[in-house]
Amino acid sequence: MNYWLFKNEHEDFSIDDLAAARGKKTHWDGVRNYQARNFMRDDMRVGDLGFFYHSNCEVPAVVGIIEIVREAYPDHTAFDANDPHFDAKSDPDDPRWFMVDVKMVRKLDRQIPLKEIKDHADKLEGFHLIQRGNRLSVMPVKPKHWKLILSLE
DNA sequence: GCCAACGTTGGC
DNA sequence: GCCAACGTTGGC
Repeated sequence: MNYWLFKNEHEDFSIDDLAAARGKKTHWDGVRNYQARNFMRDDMRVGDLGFFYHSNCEVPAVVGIIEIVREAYPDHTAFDANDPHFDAKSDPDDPRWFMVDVKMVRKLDRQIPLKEIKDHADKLEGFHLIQRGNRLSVMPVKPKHWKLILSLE
């Protein structure tokens, strides 16, 4: 089983929005970065777990745990000219962008701020989130890194 | 295929 | 709101 981290802007779709969603599920649409897409399309399996992370907000933090419940399928928002993530170059017959479905496992008892995670940088070598200039919105998390971060809860 | 210009991300 | 870092675009 693999572990992941999913970033989202708090204002756009927060952990509470997921908690309020029907079935506490959502499709993770709008990823328009090839590296992130490849992780979703090629490596995510049903049952994998992911951190839900709030970015670009007052306290960037890991706030919850989610589970992959459907493996990659075409991101239909790329075909919708009215969608902010519309991409004219994604052909429905040969889709460029993919998404997965995730469901809430649980909200963390306490959010784990990026700042605290960075305090353990010496034990988080290779963790994309704390690398300089990192902009990946979907990234893998090593099991030992997953464990360490959860131990901070 | 290079690379400057541009738009976006995201921490601070 | 600033700005460094990055990915993408497009002219050549």
